[in-house]
Amino acid sequence: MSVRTDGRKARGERRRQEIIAATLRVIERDGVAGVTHRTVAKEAGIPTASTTYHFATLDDLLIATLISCARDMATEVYWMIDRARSREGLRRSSELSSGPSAADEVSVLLAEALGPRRGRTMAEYELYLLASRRPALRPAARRWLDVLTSMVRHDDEVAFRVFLAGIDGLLIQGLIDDEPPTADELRPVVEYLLKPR
Amino acid sequence: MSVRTDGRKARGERRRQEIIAATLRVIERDGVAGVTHRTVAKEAGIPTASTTYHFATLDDLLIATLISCARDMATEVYWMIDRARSREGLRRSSELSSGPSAADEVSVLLAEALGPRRGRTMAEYELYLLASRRPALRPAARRWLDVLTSMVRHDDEVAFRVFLAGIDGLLIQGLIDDEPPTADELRPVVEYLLKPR
DNA sequence: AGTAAACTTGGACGATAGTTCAGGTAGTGT
DNA sequence: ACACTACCTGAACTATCGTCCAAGTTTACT
Repeated sequence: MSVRTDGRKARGERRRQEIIAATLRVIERDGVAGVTHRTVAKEAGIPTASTTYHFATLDDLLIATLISCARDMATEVYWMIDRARSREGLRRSSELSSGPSAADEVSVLLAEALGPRRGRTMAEYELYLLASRRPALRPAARRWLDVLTSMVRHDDEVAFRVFLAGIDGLLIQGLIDDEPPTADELRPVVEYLLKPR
Repeated sequence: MSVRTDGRKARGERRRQEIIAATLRVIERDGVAGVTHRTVAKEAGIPTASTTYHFATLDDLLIATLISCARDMATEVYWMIDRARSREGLRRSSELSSGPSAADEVSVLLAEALGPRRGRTMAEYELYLLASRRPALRPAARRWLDVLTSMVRHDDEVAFRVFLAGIDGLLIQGLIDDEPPTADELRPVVEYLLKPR
């Protein structure tokens, strides 16, 4: 029974995922303000009523998008960390897990987030900020941080919180630059941020 | 002539300022999404057509609000710094201008921004994020940072950028907490952020 | 006083929004 | 084959949106 039920649900689930993906594209292009049942439906190439069938209200749609977005980012970060660790091998670090090469990697990642992936970064922060206004969205938004916290090995809790805050700040400030900052411009700041006290 | 001309403009200017103030209140309460000509007009207690007369489009209204908001914050920070300096007197600091008492002051300020002034903080970041999407808003948003940079004495450019980014990150992350963090909870992080390398 | 400009405002127009619903289709279980 | 449920969708309803305009009022200057 469970197989059949899953099979039946799969059809609707696929449609749901298409709608969520289309919503994210709309947010990347036009912001949360551009999200309407009609724009999302047009982006997904489906009739308008289909979005209202799967998501009763616009808030439900935004919640689902935020959750999906947070999950994507979590898996992305997971592989990033996994890759970095295997590359460093068993490099012995006397202090934190962060060495100079970590600063390089983070700088490149930030530059990408503010350059080619700028739209996505804006979308994420718009959803993040939306969560501050809708309590229903907050657990999903907090998972953003929780996943990072649980994945990254951090000996010093305070230092790690400072690191996360610094990354957020650099991203937000980078979003209002006319020209996105390069990894080289970012590196000194990131290095200072990672430097242990 | 200039006096009379100013006098004539003063009437419209007052109305303009009322509209901008009402817009900010609306953003604090309902977010940028809640800003319409009608909601702003109702908040200000004036007819709808009055807002369209003084601000041809909604974007003009948001731009003006962002600029006004940035100016308010600049003067506020100016007096905050002035007060802090006069309080510390000529305390000799061997390293940066930031000592332990500075961490106290910043922590309290952050706790206020996330507690009683939470609505205002959300409004500021929504406008800030809006600027990332509308190039016309960016200069005003950048002034936010420029004013701080020009006002605060900073021997170490990189350290100061890290400090600003950290503050931004702490504020944004604090906005999705169900209970706003207290100054005591914030202090360790702020102290670490201010600690010179 | 008279004129021009700035200001104010009630009302209206077309466009678009969220949401609803009746009717149709496609799979599932018996 | 049959009923059942989930899924899908075209069309429509009402509300609200941005914007505009014509007519009235106030103010500044000659």
